[in-house]
This record gives sequence, structure tokens and C-alpha cells, in this order.
Amino acid sequence: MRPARVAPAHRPGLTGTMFMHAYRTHTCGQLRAEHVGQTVRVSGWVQRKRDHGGLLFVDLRDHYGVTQIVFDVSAPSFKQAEGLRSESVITVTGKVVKREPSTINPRLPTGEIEVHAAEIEVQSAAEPLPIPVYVENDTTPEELRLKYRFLDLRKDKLHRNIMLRSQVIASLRRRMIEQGFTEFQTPILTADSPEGARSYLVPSRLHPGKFYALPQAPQMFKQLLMVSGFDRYFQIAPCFRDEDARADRAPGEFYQLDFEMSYVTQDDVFAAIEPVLHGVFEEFAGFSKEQPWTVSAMPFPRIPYEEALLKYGSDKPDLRNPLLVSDVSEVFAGSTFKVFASIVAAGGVVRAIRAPNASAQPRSFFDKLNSWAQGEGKPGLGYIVLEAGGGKGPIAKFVDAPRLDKLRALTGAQDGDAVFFVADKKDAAWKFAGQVRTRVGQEMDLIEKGAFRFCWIVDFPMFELDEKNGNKIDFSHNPFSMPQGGMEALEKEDPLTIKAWQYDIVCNGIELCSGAIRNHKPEIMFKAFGIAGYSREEVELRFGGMLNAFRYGAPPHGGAAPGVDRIVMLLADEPNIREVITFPMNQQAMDLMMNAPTEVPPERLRDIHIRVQLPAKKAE
RNA sequence: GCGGGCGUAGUUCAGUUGGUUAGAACGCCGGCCUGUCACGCCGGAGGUCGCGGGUUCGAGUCCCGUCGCUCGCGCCA
Repeated sequence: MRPARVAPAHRPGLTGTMFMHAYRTHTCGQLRAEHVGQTVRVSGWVQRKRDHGGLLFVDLRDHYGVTQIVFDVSAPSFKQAEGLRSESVITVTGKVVKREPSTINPRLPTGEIEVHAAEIEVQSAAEPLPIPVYVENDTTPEELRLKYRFLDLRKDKLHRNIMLRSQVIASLRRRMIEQGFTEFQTPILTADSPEGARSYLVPSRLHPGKFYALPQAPQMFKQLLMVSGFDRYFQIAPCFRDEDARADRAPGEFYQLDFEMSYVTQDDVFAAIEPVLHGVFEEFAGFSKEQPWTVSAMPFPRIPYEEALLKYGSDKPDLRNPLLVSDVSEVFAGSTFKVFASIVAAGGVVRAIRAPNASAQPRSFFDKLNSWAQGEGKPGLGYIVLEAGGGKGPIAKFVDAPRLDKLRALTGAQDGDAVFFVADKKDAAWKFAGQVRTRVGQEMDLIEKGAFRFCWIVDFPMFELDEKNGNKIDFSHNPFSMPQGGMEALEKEDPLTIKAWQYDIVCNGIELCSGAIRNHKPEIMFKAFGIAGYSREEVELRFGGMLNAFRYGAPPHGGAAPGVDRIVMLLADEPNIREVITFPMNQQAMDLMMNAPTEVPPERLRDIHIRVQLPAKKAE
């Protein structure tokens, strides 16, 4: 890593050390052959010590690199150095010496030289470490890593991930400002929004019984900034949601590149953000990699929501996976394969995943997938292997020649391929077909490597049926999105067919960004909420602030919010989002290092008018 | 809330069909070592086998419960 700041150079002519900086003249990554002969002072952590009795080597590490320090038994500092434990912080003063050719370490940028220590000062002796800081193949349990995060962050990989994060955020800022966006801050203590995820609540001391909420996103504020005429807003915005964690979802808090633009159509939003994301991915595609990964060319492909569900079995398709899903219901409709035929007759569907050249796979390949499917709670995973113009496999005998031809036509399958089947009600079928697509792609090692594959998912439905609540119509995504077709569509069309100006960006199967053209017309909002079962009064009560703003001249506007943590996670090629967050909480939303959340003294609770009512303990 | 995986020394792990005093590596402590860069060699300390109960002559091992971590489902406008 190149030094971000330059340490004061050694001043020739000063032979003593009394005029030197107290801690360092150079960083541990800085010294080269050109410094040979200079007396320098370096400070850092004792990464490793190799004690030869009469000669002792210390790898001294700081943020910038590692320098080998040599202590000779004749030096007064030798005894002190011998007693050092790993990760102690020391300051060493000594002469830069060229290494003998045979002792040069080509793996270190500073490997041509070493510092012969004349003086040592121990700044901070380290106790024995609870977790190893410098080992290869680190398998320290995460619980301990999080508790001792300050040690964990010293490790090269995590240290570089966090530096990457900072650089990515700086790059995003620069690119947004270059596109004419202005950064704003918005409140952290704000009002609870009744829609969406669970909010974190903060009790008010001055207003007994009332609560602030931490923003799930600065959604309303950014729209209000548009109403205020600022035209192009962005913010690296902290967002707070009290929802359960996942590998790619940090509990509690995360960051979004939140932005909003006035007088724009969906295409304008795409044109604004695509170069930013494309640019930042191109810029950092080589992070920690032998070869930079390739990034989808602009414009990113646009896939309508319905098509994504059908062809990829997901609303966040991984385009690195070449497998596609197709609907083959008609192959089985009225066929002798009663299981599938009856599902189709009952309104269900049969979906097929073509696996090219899978006939070469051993029987165990299909058995393994079948038991995997059973493990997912499915009856199994049916398949047909196409060979010599016919079909093989457990269900092939139910598929006669004309139906087999139809299957080939619908899936594009040829001899040598296998086709897997998923039969179920429509929603369950696309979902599981997507899982099969992923699984088969992984098992056959078909997932493209070294690539960031982007796409837009567009035309999300405005409404959906909430089957858990008696088939009530509800917003399927964001209630503030503008329905395609506007008021006319709301008045005349079947709500379940109305699309919204709503879009996601997906990269390698991860939802990176979500956004919409907003509904800035109160009348259309009342109508949309009415369809979802909310009265005018309720809408007024819940969103009065924003509705009011829209009554005094609101520009048409829209935006989106790419997730910063996920961007960094993809660039760092980390499977877990905690690897790109400096001080993450664990899956239970606890900060193991700072010990949060924690109980507070009763007087603090009295201040904020809170009485704790703990859940009843389970009966023994 | 539900399901899968894991839980043995400071750390990573091994531990046979249930059978003597639970082992190894790294780390730690002590000693030796002048060219290492994962330095090497010798010695030593270090264990409520997550916790509770049960079966058994005998449990790290089998059974039940429970707790913790993690991955997933639910959840995530």
C-alpha cells in the first residue's frame, strides 16, 4: 500500500537522533535501497520475532507495510527486544542497511533493506493475545473476532477491506458530485413511518410516552428536498431497520448511496446511476485479484419482473449462471404422468431447467439433486436425460415422442442434455425452479468466474394479493411509487396487472439497489392507497407531512439507493457483509466488543418514562 | 418464531464399538541458538470436554432438555 501521507524525510547533516520526530521519520512501508546509510526512526507493531540467541529479527508492521529490524546481541537494546511479545508497539531508531543478496526478501517491498536497531522504546507492551493476529489460514471463530475487533482489524485482509470501503465511498461521492448531485444530511432522530420494516424507537424525555424513530431510509426527506427545489440530492446515508440478519444483510444499520432527481423519467435515473456504479466497479474490479474482474458493459440489460421470475426463477437473477428456466406446462397437460398433469389441471405449472451436456453426469449426480430437493421439502426432482433422439430417466416413460419434441422445442434441449422439472402452483414453482437453476449451475460448475454481471429488473407490479390476509390487495413494493399509466390505470385496470415505475439493480444475484419514480400527486396517492384498503383519513394521518408538501408545487421526481455495504462486499469478493463493516454487530444484533445492547440504571429509565416489562420466562 | 450445522487447552483441531491418567499443532512460560523472514532445537505449564439431567459398573462418546454461535426460512415499504 502506498503511504497516504509522507513522513518527514531524514535531514542529512543531523547525525544524532535528538532532532528526530519522537515516533518516526519513515513508515514501515517506505524504506528502500536508496535510504541505505540513513539513520531512521520507525514505529509499529511487532508482527513476528525470530530470536537466534545472538541475533534477533523483528518484522515491524504499521498501516503502510512491514520492515525487518535486526537486533545484534552487542546492542544495548537486545535484551529489551528479546522480551517483547507479539503485537507490542515499539519505536526503533537505527541505521538502514542493505541486505546481503542471499538474504533479500523479494516478497516484501522493503525486502532489500533492514534497520539495524541502535535504540528501542517500548510504547505499549502487549499481553498474550486472545486471538491470533498474524496467521495464515485464519479460522478464528467470528464471536471472538467480533469481541476483539480492534485486533481483527489489524489483519491484512480485513484491514484492506476497510480501506477499500473508504476508497469506494470516496469514489462514489466524487462521481455523484461530478454528475451534478449535492450531498445533504437528513435527520437521524425522526418520526416513525408505519410502512415497511420495523423501526428502532427512541423514547423522548421531554414528551412522556412519545418516541422518535431512526430512519429506515431518508425516503421522505429526499422527496421533500426535491419539493424544496434542490433538483439533485445524494447522501451516503445510514439506514436503520430492526430486522433479522442474513449473510448479506447486516442487522440494525447499513449504508446506502441514497439519491433523488427532479423532472426525470425512469431512463434519466438509469442514465445517471449506471455510469456511477459501472465506473466504481471498473475502478476497483482488480481489488485483491490477480486479474481484474470484467464488468457488464453499459447499458445494463433490463429484465421485466415477470420475465425474471419465469426465466431465472428469481427477482434477483445471477446472470453468471447460464441456465434458463422455461414453462413446459403444455408438455404435461393431459399426459399420462398424472402427478404433473393434475397439477397443471389444477392451475399449476411445470417449469423446466435445461442442463446442457448433463447426460455425461453419473447417476449419483441426479440422486444427490433429488435428495437435496427432498431436503427442501419437495417430493423430489424429476428429470429426463435426452439421448439418441429419445428420453431416459424415471419419468421419461410418461413422455411420448410428440411431447418430447415439444419439450425440446420449448427448452432448446438437445441430445446429451438433461432437463429438470419443477411442478407446483405458480409462485412456488418459479421460486423452486430458481433454486434448482442455482443448484445445478453450482454442481456443474457453470457459474462464470471473474465477472460482475449487472441487470435492471423493471416493471415491478404495483399491487399483489396478500394470501395470508384473506386475499386482500396490498402494495407489493413501495407505496410511494408512481403506477405506470397513472390515475387512468388505477381507475380502469385490474390492480394486479398494474405495473409501477419501480426498479432494482442486481449484480451476481445480489440486490444492489432499489428505486422508483415517485408518486407526487396526492389524488393518485389517495387512489392507490384506497385500492390497498386505506382510507383518505388514514393516509392523511400517516403521510400528512409529505402529502402536504405535494400540495404546494411538487416536481415529478425519482431516484434509487444502491447499498454501499453490498457494493463493497461484491468488490472485496466476500461472502459475508460483516467482512466489509468496521465494527459489525453479530447475527443477534449485539455488539460483542462494546457490549450493546445493555441494561441501564433505573434512574435513566425514569428520565425517559420507561418501565421495563420483561417477557415471562418459559415454564420449567 | 422455525429448521440445518457447529460447540473438547488461550486458538485451530483429533479423540476408534462407551473402557487406563483426554492428545497434537500454534500460542504461552523457561532454556539453547549470529542470517532468519511460518527460523530451529530441548523442556514445562495449561482442560467445569458449552450447561443440566438421564442410561450404564463406567459417558468427551449414547438419550433428553437447555444455552451460545452461525447458515437458511419467516421477516426485510
